[in-house]
Amino acid sequence: MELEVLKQKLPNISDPSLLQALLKEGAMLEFPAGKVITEPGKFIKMVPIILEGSIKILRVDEDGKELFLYYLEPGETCALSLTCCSASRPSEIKAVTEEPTVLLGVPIQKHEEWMDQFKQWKDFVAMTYQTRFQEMLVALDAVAFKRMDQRLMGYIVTKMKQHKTNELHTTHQEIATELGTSREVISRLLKQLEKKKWIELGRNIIYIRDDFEELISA
Amino acid sequence: MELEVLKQKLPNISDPSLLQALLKEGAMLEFPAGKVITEPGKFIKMVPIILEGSIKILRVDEDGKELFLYYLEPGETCALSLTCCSASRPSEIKAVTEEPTVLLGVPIQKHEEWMDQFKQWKDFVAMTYQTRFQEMLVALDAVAFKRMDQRLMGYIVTKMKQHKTNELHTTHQEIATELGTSREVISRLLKQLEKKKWIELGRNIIYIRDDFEELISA
DNA sequence: CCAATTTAGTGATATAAGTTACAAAGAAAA
DNA sequence: TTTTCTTTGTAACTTATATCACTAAATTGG
Repeated sequence: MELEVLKQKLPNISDPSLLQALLKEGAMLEFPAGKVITEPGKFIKMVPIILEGSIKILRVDEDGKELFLYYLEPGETCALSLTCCSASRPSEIKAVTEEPTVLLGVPIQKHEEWMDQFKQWKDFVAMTYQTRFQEMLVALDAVAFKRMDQRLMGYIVTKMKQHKTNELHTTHQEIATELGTSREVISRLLKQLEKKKWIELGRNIIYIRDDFEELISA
Repeated sequence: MELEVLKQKLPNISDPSLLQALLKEGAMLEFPAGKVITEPGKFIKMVPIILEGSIKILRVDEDGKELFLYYLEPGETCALSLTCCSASRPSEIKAVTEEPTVLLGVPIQKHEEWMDQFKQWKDFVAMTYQTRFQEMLVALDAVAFKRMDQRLMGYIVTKMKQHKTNELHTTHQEIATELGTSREVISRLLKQLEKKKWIELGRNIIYIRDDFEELISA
C-alpha cells in the first residue's frame, strides 16, 4: 500500500513522516468476517489500527456470558489494547471482526516511541482514550439504567448505523449474546416491535422502518 | 507545602523538577467530607490530584439515579477529568469527597505541556488511564453480570478496604443510591447477610465479620 | 427428496428486583 | 418529656427478566 491510500484511510493522521513510519513499521493484516482477533487471557503484541471493515469489542464473563461494548471503525484503534500492551497484561476483552477487515498492527515499542516523536500520534492516542471512555460510559448506562427493550432498540440503531442499512442480517441468538440475555427474551421483544410495525421479522433478517430512530426516541 | 511532603504523598512521582512544577502550578484545595466536587454538566478547569482523603466517582442517570464507579485515593487522578478537560467538554460524572480531602488542581495547559516535558508525568497519565479502564470494567461486570446480593457484598468489601475498618458508618439508603437500587432491596439483602451471621446491623452502622471476604468468595 | 440442523415462536413457570404501604425503633429537636 | 424526623423492618404485590419445554418453520446436507 502506498502513502496516499493510507492517508485516505486515516483521516486523523496527515503528518507524512508519521504515515511513512506507519507504513514501515506496521504489519498489514487481513481477516475474514467473524474472526476472533483476541480473547480474554490472550496477550496482544500490537496496537491494531483499523483500515477497512470493522471490529466489535465485547466484554466476557467467567461463565462465557458476553456484552457488546463498541465498534472499532476505520481510522480507529482500541484503547484497551494500548493499556493492556503497555502493561504487558493479557486482553480484558474479546474482539471479533464484524466484516472482512484489514488492519495495521503497530508494535508497542513504536507506539511508545511515537508518543514522543509525533504530535499527531499523541493526539490520536488521546482521542482514542476519550472516545473509548465515552463509549464505555454509554455501555455502562445501558446495563445500569435501561430496560432490555430500550437496550435492544439502541442495539438495532447502532447496528444499522454501523452497516449503513436498515436490514440487519443476524439471528436472535446473536443479538441475545451481545446483549447478555437469552434468545427467548430477544425473540419476544422483537415480536413486540413487529406488532408496533416498527420492524418486520424474517429468518436471519430484520427489516427496520426508515423512521425507526425517530419512533424510539419519541 | 514543601517538596518533601509532596513527594511523600505522590509515590508515583519522584522527579524533583516535576514535583517543583506541581508545587508551583498546582492549586492546593481543601474540601470537607461529602462535598460535591463536580457534577454532570459542570466544566472542569483542572486536573485534580488527590493528596489526602478520597473521592468517590459516580455515574448519574438523567432521572438522577446514581451508580458508584470507583474511588480516587492519594496519589491518583481522574482519567475522565483528563479527557473531559482536554476536549473542553462538561463532566460526565459526579465526584464527591468521601472524607475530608486535600487535592492539587493542575491547570490543563500544564498537563499538556508536561506530557512532553516530563517522562514521569506521561507515565503517570498512562497509568491513570490503565487503572481507570480497569475499574470501569469492574463496574461494568458488576451491573452486567452480577446479582444485587453479590454486588452488595462487593460494595461492602470495597468500602471496608477504603476506610480500613470493618464498621461501616452509612445508611441503607446511601448504599442503595450508590448501587442504583432502592432502600428496601438493600435492607432485605443486608438482613439476609445478618441471618447468615456475616454482618451485624445497627442504626447508621454495619459491623462486618473479620473473615467476611473469605466467606463471600467461598 | 428426505433427514438433520438451525432458527424462530410461544406458553408456563420461576426468580430477582422494584414498588407500595405501613409499623416501629432510635435520635434529634422543641 | 413530648414531638418530630430519620432510619430500619417487613409484608404484599407488581414487573422485568430468565428458564424450561415444547412446536414449527426454514434451510442445509446428503
